[in-house]
Amino acid sequence: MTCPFKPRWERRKDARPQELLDAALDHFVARGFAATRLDDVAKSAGVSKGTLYLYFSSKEELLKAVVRESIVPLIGEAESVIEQFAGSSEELFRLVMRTWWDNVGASKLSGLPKLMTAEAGNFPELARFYQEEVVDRGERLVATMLRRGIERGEIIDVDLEIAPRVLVAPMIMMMLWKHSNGVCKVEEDKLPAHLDYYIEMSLRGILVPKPESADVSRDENKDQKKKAANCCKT
Amino acid sequence: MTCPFKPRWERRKDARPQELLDAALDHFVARGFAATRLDDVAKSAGVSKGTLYLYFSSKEELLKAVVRESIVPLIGEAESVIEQFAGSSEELFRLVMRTWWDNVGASKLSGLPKLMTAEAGNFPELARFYQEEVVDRGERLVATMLRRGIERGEIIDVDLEIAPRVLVAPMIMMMLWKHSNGVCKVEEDKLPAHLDYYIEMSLRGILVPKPESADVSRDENKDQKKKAANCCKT
Amino acid sequence: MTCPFKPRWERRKDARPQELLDAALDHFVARGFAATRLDDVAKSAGVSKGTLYLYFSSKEELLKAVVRESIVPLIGEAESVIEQFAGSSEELFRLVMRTWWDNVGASKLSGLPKLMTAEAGNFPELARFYQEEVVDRGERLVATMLRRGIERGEIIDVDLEIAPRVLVAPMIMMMLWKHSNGVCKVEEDKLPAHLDYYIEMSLRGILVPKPESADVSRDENKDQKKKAANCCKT
Amino acid sequence: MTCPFKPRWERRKDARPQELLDAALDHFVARGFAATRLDDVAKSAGVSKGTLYLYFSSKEELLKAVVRESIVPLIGEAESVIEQFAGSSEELFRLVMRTWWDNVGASKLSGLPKLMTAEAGNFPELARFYQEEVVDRGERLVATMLRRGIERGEIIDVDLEIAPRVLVAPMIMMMLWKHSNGVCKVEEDKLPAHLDYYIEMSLRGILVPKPESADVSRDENKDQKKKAANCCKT
DNA sequence: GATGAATGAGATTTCATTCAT
DNA sequence: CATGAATGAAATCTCATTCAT
Repeated sequence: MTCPFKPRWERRKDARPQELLDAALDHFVARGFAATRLDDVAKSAGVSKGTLYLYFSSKEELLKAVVRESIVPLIGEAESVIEQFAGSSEELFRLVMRTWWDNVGASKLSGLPKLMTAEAGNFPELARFYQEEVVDRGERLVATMLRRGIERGEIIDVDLEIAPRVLVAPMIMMMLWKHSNGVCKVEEDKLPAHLDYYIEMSLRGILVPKPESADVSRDENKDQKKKAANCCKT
Repeated sequence: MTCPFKPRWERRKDARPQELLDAALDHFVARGFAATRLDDVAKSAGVSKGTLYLYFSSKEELLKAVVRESIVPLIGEAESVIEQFAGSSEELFRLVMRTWWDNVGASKLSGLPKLMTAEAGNFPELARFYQEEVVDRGERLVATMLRRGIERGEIIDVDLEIAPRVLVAPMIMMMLWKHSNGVCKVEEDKLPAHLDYYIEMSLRGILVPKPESADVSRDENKDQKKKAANCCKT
Repeated sequence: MTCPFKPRWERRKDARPQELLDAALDHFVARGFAATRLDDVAKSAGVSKGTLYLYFSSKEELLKAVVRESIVPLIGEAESVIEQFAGSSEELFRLVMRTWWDNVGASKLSGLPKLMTAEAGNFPELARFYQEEVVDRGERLVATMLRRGIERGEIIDVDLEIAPRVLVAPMIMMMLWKHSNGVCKVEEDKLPAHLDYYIEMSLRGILVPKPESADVSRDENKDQKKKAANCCKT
Repeated sequence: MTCPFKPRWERRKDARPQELLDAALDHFVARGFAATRLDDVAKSAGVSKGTLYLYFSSKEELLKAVVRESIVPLIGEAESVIEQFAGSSEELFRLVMRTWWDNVGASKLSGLPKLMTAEAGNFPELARFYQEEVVDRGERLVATMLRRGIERGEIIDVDLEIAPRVLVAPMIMMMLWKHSNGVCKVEEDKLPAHLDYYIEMSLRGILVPKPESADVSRDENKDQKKKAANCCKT
C-alpha cells in the first residue's frame, strides 16, 4: 500500500479490442506504417494514446497484430468451399472468386495487400508470415482448384505454380485500386463490373474450349500442355 | 599537370540531380517515403545531406521529382510502337507487352507502381499527376490496341474501359512482386516465365477463336509453341 | 498519505503556459528571436524541449503568445487612471508616468519594446498587432491626457499626434536601456533618477508657464531644481 | 608550382569594399544578426558568398566591421561644431541636433542604434566598443554643450550625467522608428516635424526662462507656439 | 581574386514511448 | 484500467564556412 510497493499492471489483456485493430488497419492502409501516428489511431478508436500500450507493446507489435488478426478469417472459408464443391470447374471458379471478393475485397480487409506491399521491405519477418499464411495458402487453394479442373478435363493443362499467381493478380489489383486514392481511381460501383469481366476473361484463358469436335479438342489440349511445360522449364 | 590528390568532389553539377534521383528512387521504393531518411539517400549518392537541398527544396519535392523524372521515358516508346505496327493483333500484343517489360519492368522504374501505390494517399496531388501521365495514358494505349484488334476482327468485343485495366493488372503485379520482398516472393529468374504465361493466357482471353479446321489449328499451335519457347530464353 | 518520492513533474497543466511564456520572454529579450534556442527556453522553464510543443505549435507561435499575453495587463490600468483623475494636469502626468514605470518599466514587461523593436521587421503581422494594441493605445492615452490639459488651460497647444510620441520616447528608451547590456549601460539604481528628471523636464516642455511674476517664476524654478535633485537621491 | 606547394591567399584586403559593409548594414538592421543570411548580403552586394570571406573572416567579424566603420564619421563632426560655435545655447542646440539628424538620422547610419539595441546582449565586446566610441562620446558632447549653456546662464542647472541621456532619447527613438517597420510606424515625411517639435520642447525643458516681463514672456511664448505649430504643418 | 558546390554542425519539429495519477 | 502530460531520440532543414577551380 505504501509507495515503493505499488502494484504494477503488466498484464496484457488477451481480448484485444477489435476496435483498436480496426482503427489501426484503417490508418496503416491509408497512410502507411511510418506516416501513421498512434495519436490518430487512438483517437479513431476513441481511447487515449496510453491505452494502446495496454494492449500492444509497440507500434510494430500493433502492425503485426493487425495483420495476424486480419487474416485468420481470410483463407479458411475459401478452402472449405473447394473441398465440398461438386459441380463444374467453371462454376467453382466463379463461386470462389465471388466469395473471395464478397468476404475480402468488399470489406476493409481489402486493405491488407496494399499494406503488405508497402511495408514488406521494412518488416521482413512480418512479410514472411504474411506470405506463408496468406499468399502461399491462397496460391495453393487456386492450384487445388486448377488441378481438380485439369483432372476432370475441364481446365487446360496449366503450370500449377505460375497460373495461380497470374490468375489472382487482377483480383489483388482490384483491392489495391480500392485503396490507392487517385492512382487508377476506379469508381467503387464499377468494381463489380471489373470482377465480372475479370472472371469471364480468366475462364476463357483456362477452360478447355467447348466440345466442337471432341477429338480435336483433346489433341489441341495435349499440345498446349506440352507447350506450357516447355515454357516453365526455362 | 593535374593535381595528384583526388579532389573531394569530382562529379559535375549537371550529373548530380540524376544520381540523387536514382538513389532516392531506390530508397523510396524499398522503404516508403516516410521511412526513408535523407541521410541514407545522400549517402547512397555519395554526397552529404546538405547537398540534397541544393537540388531539391524538401523531401516532398524530391519525391515529386523522382516520379516526374521517372515517367518521361515510360510511355512514349510503347505509344509509337502501336502507331507504326502493321501486323496482327496477337503479334502486336506480344510485342507491346514484352517491350514494356524490357523497358520498364526489368529496370528500376518497375519500382514506381509500388511507390505510388504506397504513397498515393499521402500525396494526392502527386497521385493525380501520376494517374494522368502514366496510368491514364497506359490504359488509353491498351484500349487503342484493343480497338484496332476489334476492328480487324481479331479481338472479341471487350469493354474498352474495363478490359485494359484487367489485362494490365498482372503486368503491374509482376512489378510489385519484384519490389515486395517476401510478399509473394517470385524469384527474379522466374518472372520471364510468368510473363510468357500471362501473355498467352491473356491472348486466349481476348482473341477471337480461330474458326479454321483442326489441321490449321495445330499448325498455328505449333508456331505459338516455338515462339513461346524462344521467348523464355530471353 | 502521499507518496514520499517527488514525482518527476509536479506542476499543473494550467501553470505551465505562463512559466513557458516567462522563460521565453526572458530569452527572446536577451538574445532576440533567431538566436534564442528552444532548448534553452525549455531548460529555463524546467521542462523538456518537446513539452514546449504541447503548448505552442512553433517557435513563432511562442513569440506571438509572449507578446499577446504580455500586453493584456499593460495598458488598461493607465487608461482607467486618466478617466478617474480629477486633479491638475501636472499631477496627472506625474501619476501616469510613475504608474506606468512601476507596472511596466520596473517589471520584466519592460523587455517588450526591445523585443518588438528588434523583431518587427521579421514578423510584420505581429508588429501590426503590437502597434495597434500597445503603441496606438498608448499614444491615444497620452493624447487624451494632453487634450484634457489643453482644455483646462494647463498645457500648451501641442500637436496631439506628434507630442505624445516625443513625450513618451524617453520612457521607452529607459526600458530599452534596461535590456541593452552595455549599450548606454545605465545602472539599474539610477533609473529612478532618470525617471524623475524626465518627468520634470517634460513638464517644463508642455506646461503653460505659471502666469506669476518673473521673480516667483525663478523661485519656482529653483524649487523644482531642488526637487529633482532630491529625487535623484532616491 | 606543384600541388602541395600551392600558394594560398591568406591576406585580407585592407580596403574593405564599402559595398559589402553597406549591404551588411542593411540586412543586419532589417532582420537582426542571427536572421541575416550571408547569402543575401552577398547577393545584395553583387558578389558571391565566398567573396565575403576574402574580406571578413566570419559573420561576427563582418558585424564588428559594420559597426566600427559606421561610427567613424558619426561623432567627429558634431564635436567640432560645438568647439567652434560662438552663438547662444539655443542656437547651438538647434544646430547640433539638426546636423546630427541630417548626417546620421537621415542616412542609413540611423540603423545603428536599432542594430546595437538588438545585438548588444549577444556581443558584449562589440557593445562595449559601441558604448565607449559612440554612446559615451555622444553623451559627453551633449554634456559639454549643456555645461557651456549653464556657465553662460542660458541653461538651467541640470544633472550633467542624466540630462544628456534624457535629452537624446527622442532623437534615438526617431532613428529606431525609422527601422521598426510597423511598430510606431511614423511616416518618413513626418519625421522632420517630429524633429522640430522635439527640439522646441526640449529647449523649453532646459532653457532658463527669459528674464523679461510677464507680458513679453507670454508673447515669446506665443511665438514659440506658432513656430511649433508651423513646424508641424511641414 | 573570385566563385559556388559541398559540407556538417546545429536548430526546429515530430512522435513513439513512459509513467504518475 | 485508463489517462495524457512529459520525455528525448531522431528526423528534416538551414546556413556559416571551406576549398578546388
